[in-house]
Amino acid sequence: MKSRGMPTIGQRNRLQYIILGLLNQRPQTGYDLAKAFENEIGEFWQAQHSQIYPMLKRLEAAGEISHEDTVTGEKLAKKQYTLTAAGREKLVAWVSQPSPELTPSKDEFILKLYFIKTASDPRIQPMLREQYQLHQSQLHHLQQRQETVFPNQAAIDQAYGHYLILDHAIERESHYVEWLAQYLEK
Amino acid sequence: MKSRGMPTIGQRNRLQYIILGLLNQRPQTGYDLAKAFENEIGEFWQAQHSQIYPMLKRLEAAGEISHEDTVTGEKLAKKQYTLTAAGREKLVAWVSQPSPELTPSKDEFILKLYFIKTASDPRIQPMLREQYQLHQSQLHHLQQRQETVFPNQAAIDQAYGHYLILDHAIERESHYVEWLAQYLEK
DNA sequence: AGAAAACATGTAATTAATTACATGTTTTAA
DNA sequence: TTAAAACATGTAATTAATTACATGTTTTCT
Repeated sequence: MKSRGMPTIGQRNRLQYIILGLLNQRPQTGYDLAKAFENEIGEFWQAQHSQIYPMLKRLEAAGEISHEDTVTGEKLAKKQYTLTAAGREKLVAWVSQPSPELTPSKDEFILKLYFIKTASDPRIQPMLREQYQLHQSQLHHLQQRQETVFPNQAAIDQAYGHYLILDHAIERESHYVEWLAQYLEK
Repeated sequence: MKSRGMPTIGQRNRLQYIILGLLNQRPQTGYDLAKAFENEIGEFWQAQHSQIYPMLKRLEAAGEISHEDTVTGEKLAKKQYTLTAAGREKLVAWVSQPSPELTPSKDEFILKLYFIKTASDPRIQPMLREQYQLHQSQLHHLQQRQETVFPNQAAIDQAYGHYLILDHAIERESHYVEWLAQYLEK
């Protein structure tokens, strides 16, 4: 007697919790969730719709979410998903659990630098310039979003988590840009 | 006429290039490579030995690396892998290519914060403290490694890429810790 | 009026990655 | 001397993630 359909223990699969968290904010469709992974939380988690729709079915089968069919216009069918009590419990349990693992991250550009052995290699400066532009424009984009989404304190108080995540993303990009600038020759 | 055994175009699979890069530094065994993913480059890429050994076979079949059998002690068999000319070419081509994609990253802790709606939620401070300790100790660890691996300028010049990667990791952790401290109540 | 972009939902196929299984040797420290 | 840790190499099974396939509606812009 071993498996019961559910993974043994030591679960990974954070996607399910993130979806529960998003649905806890308000009922949403799979499409809406996919947009969230492109926008507000895209800096810290990614998922395609092809991963989201099956997960919604799985969560519904597990009784953690439920859906209501609605129609937009003449016949465009939508499924609005909502958390059940069980889903809300599971979400709270996840958030309350410690997160003692350092998140592994991957950075192809930094690795390319790693494989360049000498400081005088002529490839270094163009590479740094390319990344500088890339991260600089990403930083601008994030800063603009912050200005439009959080123009005042009231907006911050209403979506504190969203504010934190954007602030963290901006700080991260900002320091990445500074690090690049440090090695860029004027 | 479509597939030729190789992925159509727009290849991902960076692992192969990273292995080529590591082998370009010096001939190494699969075990050595696995250690590198735990240590010097572990901050920016991860791979298990179960991913590495099959990839070594694949690269050898493609004629990009070759191996030499050696024996340690009485009978412990090792395979020292080396880059071929084709492998070195492929590595250079990869490094020289632009890296115009922002690396997607994942951070479970930041997402948990995102799902906490109000600044007064009692769970925030303990969570921040936990992460502060985690990242603080990681920062110390990296700083110590920098001191031992790069005690002087000569050491830096001999492994400039390694120095850059460690420096970047330290800066990243350092700013993460600062960001956490900013929201920590004294 | 027509075209393009955005909305909306799914499945299939493939690839990447992790975890578990499996085995044996050599070195180091108690 | 003996046990543990580190060295060394592989495969199998599972899960996660991406890319491609597949279809249709509504809204917005020209």
